[in-house]
Amino acid sequence: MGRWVPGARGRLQRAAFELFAERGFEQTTVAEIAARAELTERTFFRHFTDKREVLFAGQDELTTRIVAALAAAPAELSALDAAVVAVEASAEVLGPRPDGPRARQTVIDAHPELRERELIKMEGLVAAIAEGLGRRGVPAAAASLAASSAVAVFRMGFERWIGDDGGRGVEEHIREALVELREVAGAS
Amino acid sequence: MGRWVPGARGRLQRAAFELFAERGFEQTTVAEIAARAELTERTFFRHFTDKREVLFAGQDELTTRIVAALAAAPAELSALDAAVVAVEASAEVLGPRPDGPRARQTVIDAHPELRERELIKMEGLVAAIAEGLGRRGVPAAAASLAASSAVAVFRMGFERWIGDDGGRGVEEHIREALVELREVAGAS
DNA sequence: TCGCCCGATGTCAGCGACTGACATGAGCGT
DNA sequence: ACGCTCATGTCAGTCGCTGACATCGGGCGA
Repeated sequence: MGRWVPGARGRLQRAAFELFAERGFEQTTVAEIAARAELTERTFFRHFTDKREVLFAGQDELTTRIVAALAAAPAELSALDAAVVAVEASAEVLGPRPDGPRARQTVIDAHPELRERELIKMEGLVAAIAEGLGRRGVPAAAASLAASSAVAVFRMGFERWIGDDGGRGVEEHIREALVELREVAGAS
Repeated sequence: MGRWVPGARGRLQRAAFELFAERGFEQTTVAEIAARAELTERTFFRHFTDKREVLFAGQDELTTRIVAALAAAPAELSALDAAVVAVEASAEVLGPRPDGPRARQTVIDAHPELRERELIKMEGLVAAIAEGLGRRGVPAAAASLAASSAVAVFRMGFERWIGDDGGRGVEEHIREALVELREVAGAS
């Protein structure tokens, strides 16, 4: 399957990541990324629809994993519990150390255009979870709200995780956030 | 204050809206919008940072209104209740009839780039509400989660409102969504 | 009343993201 | 050995967006 030098996509990702870290997202040109990867600008756009998309290549894997975990979750769990358990499975994709994710997030947070892309990916995740809950028999509205809540909880947990040097896992942070959500949404 | 023909900004908005409806967002060029408004492309970009931004001009007013309503909400309300009451104030900006908002939403939903912009506006709203809750003495984490939940509820209410011919107000739909959220997030 | 200044608009040139069309060349099967 | 396929290269062009400078009409002080 590989002609020429294989791994073009990976080289582009690595080159992009390096350059974004070195001189920032806007100051990096797609042509420069391609050059460092010893490829052409045109080839970059054959692998990534967007200049931004190169930073979100792993997102699909995250979603896939979470949806799989949701399908595997015990049937007795409530919609929200199942969704949060699923979201905890992100730990397998994110790994034990927050260093990589933190560096990536630093780049993203510095650029509104990248935050936009991140948000739409998150909404894709919400939709996927809601769909998965639907397959568990949860009504659409409840599924949607549970998915939104689970992702909000995930985001808070993730944020604390990358800001945490204590070496605790994402899952712990996520579970903590869930407790807080329940307090907030508890009886009026 | 007005030299030349006044109301440039408004003319640009109207022209953009018309053209987007006529031939779609991508098929419309900024130069064309400016031409229909009898202005220059350059002038368009002096009024709107973005080609997309022209569709979101009203968003700031919405956020302002909601934040004001939050500040005015009774102090006894829980964080979530206060946030949802605030979000119900969107009715004043949205108006009684969903026709306009529906048309606008149709354009947005058809274009991923516009959905991205919408999402980041929504996150701006979440942040503003969380900040407002902070001023009410709500701890940061709870404020953030309550704001996320309130906006999720708002979105669901809004969605049902524009899909509803029964003439019920946004507020009703929002309140219904809140009830569902409480059921979902209730005891595990 | 005259003339100066300001602020909104116009003009121009240019960069960089992205796309379509076509060319090329290395491996693979036959 | 031949030709097909498919990743990549090449080229030209469109459009979003920006900086620098010009213009011009109205308000305002002298």
